[in-house]
Amino acid sequence: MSPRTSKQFEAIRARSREKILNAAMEAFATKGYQHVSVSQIAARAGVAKGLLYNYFSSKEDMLLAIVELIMQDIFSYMGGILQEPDPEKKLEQLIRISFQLFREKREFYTTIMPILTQRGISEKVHNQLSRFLGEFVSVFEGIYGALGVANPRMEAYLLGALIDGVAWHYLFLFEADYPVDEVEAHILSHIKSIIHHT
Amino acid sequence: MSPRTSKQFEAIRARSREKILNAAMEAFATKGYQHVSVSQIAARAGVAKGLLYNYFSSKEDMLLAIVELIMQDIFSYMGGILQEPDPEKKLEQLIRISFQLFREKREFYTTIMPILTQRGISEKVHNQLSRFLGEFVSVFEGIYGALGVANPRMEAYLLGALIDGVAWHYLFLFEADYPVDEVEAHILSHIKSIIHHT
Amino acid sequence: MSPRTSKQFEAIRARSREKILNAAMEAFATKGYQHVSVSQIAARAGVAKGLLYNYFSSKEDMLLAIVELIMQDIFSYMGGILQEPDPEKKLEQLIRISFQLFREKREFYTTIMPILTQRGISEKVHNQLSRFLGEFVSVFEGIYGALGVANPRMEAYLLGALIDGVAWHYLFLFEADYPVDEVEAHILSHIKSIIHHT
Amino acid sequence: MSPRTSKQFEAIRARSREKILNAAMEAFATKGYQHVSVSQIAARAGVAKGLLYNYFSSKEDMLLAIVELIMQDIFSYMGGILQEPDPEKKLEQLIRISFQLFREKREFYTTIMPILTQRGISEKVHNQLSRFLGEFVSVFEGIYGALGVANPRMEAYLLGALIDGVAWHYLFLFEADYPVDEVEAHILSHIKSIIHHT
DNA sequence: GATGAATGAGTCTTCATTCAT
DNA sequence: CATGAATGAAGACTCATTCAT
Repeated sequence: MSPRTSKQFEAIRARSREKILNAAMEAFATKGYQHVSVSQIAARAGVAKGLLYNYFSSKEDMLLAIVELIMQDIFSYMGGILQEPDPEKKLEQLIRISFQLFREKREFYTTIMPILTQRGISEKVHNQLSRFLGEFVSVFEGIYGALGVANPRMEAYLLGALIDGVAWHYLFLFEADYPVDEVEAHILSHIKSIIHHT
Repeated sequence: MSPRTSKQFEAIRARSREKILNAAMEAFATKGYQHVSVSQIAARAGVAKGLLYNYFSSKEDMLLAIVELIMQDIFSYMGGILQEPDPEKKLEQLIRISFQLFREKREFYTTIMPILTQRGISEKVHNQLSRFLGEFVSVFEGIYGALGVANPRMEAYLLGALIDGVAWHYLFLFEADYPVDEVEAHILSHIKSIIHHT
Repeated sequence: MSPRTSKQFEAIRARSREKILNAAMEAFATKGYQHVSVSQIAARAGVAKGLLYNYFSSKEDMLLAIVELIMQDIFSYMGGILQEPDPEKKLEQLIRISFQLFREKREFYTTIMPILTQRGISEKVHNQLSRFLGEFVSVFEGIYGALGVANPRMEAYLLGALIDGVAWHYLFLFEADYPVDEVEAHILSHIKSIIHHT
Repeated sequence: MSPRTSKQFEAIRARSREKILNAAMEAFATKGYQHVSVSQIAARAGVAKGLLYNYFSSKEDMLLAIVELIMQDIFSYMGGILQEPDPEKKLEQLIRISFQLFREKREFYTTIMPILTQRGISEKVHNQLSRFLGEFVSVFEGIYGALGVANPRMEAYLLGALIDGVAWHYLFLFEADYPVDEVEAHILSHIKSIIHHT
């Protein structure tokens, strides 16, 4: 055979990396980072165990890559919304999309939250996620500011906590019993009252 | 000589059990259940590894004992408040005490929350904690009902999520940077507005 | 109280020793030496774990004591028979009593045989049992000699092996399904034919 | 370079598996299953402890594999004999080969018998061995039947017990002192007298 | 690029034995 | 004589990582 071009190599690399990452993501989301062994990931990806170390320097490194992937995914979800000029609509859409995320893409949260609550997995991953989620509060603050609400920073903290608290209750505490949809509606109506109360 | 009396033995047992439980509690709170080895607990408690199994049948059993201890502690914290006849005061006090809990007894939450977010630690512990935290929402609902708020169940869910969300942000996400005190004050004032809006 | 006389002390010692030994015997017979812990024996005997070491220097030492007890018990069983002057009757009675032993006192064999098959438990116990069981062959040899059988030593070996083989099949291999009684009858009739064939 | 072919891997696996199995077989035969630790097997095989679990799922699994190996080996030993049309010759050959087995392949019996006398090692292994040894009695019964002996089933039980009893005496009770060869000859002559007595 | 055999430190747990009282 | 708390070595098993091919 003719020697593969570097382009072909790159394509192979990209496909393998993706296969591995997908396998790891699924596994981490359903069983939790700790309870997934490197062997299981390899088996699920259909490659040899050793190959994983060709693409990632460690199990932790794989987690880091996944977190980055998730963050990008969320960004692309949010992408359009951040352009929205009307602050009230923007806020509403942000809340809706948050609920959509942990309703339809629960693996985002079920992967991320356990990691954030556990020291000792990876300081790197922890910091990255903290910064990332922290930005949401800033975005909320900006919106509240634009709306002329009294204490935008405080209000942003509250909304952020509320959304994450709902996620937590929904995904880990009450699970199937939790009335997510009603809760979402209720939050939206509350928000409106806060805004128009101004 | 004559053997120790059973009272003496009981005292010895109580002291050892406590030493071990304290060591475990500290370790679990700072490093997380999964990342603490039985050896580490023994070392921290200053006893031989084998002794732990004289008091607890397994590592999981130690966790269970700790969770029960925490829950009792919270109960005694809450004890007086639940008697409070005035619903508004009761609500305010409950919120204040919640904040006090995760401000002054962060080991409560730092031990509990990682466990709740991780399947596979102990179904038993998980269920016990879920039920326990679930009761808070019921208490809130009762209070809101007494206050004549429009949708007491929904309002209770929101308050519960808000408090847990704040705990989460404070203890795991923003940590030192988080303005807990201000957030607390803000929540209290919000609550008032909800009540008197009625 | 008046100080106990040495006689009283001795009585106490004897009772305690017996309690422990009985507990150990039962436990060893049903669960096997290896699978019985010293704690279990103490619990079953209703005494403190430490007390065992007041009477026996080790778990192995307890086993040795039990084996001696069993051997004495067998001797007293056999006692009368060895006086029997008629060799044919003596042989028959010995066989009958052997079957009675492993039918009605299976704990003898279920304790002893696993120990004999396992190197590493106790060379001491092993040797003692070997010598003890070896004597039976000698007794058989004496009887066959008195009966004028052709090769008494060989015949004795065969009979000994046959009896132990039946015990083994009955107690460990076929268990409930094994027709001990028929086998016993068959052996007795065989023996007669060997003798009268002479 | 290119990865090893699957054939190469298979060869490596076969060699390692064999190394481990041999080490385990030796160790089990001389010291007994219970008294051999996984570490010891690994050391004897000259591999890391963890590797054992690459080939066997547990210590018990290793035992099972060995027992199966032994049984197959015995089958191949027996193979030709079972074809033998003349029942008398067949019986004689079976007895001869039994003696050959526990004379030349004592590890067969020294591994198997302790396991059979001890509950609690592995119900699976126990049952398999019981069934296997039970079949010998059936074979003997068939032969005796063909020979027209009076009570073939009973006679088969006796012969089985005799052979196992001799094995037991030879391998565990009298050991070096035991005159196996003479005993074998004696049994063969006995058998003949039983047959021709018919 | 890809394979999977091999490593070994680490995990939880058990238990015979000691010893202060 | 009697107690049972305490010890610590040893047990089976797991798993992230390495490396020769």
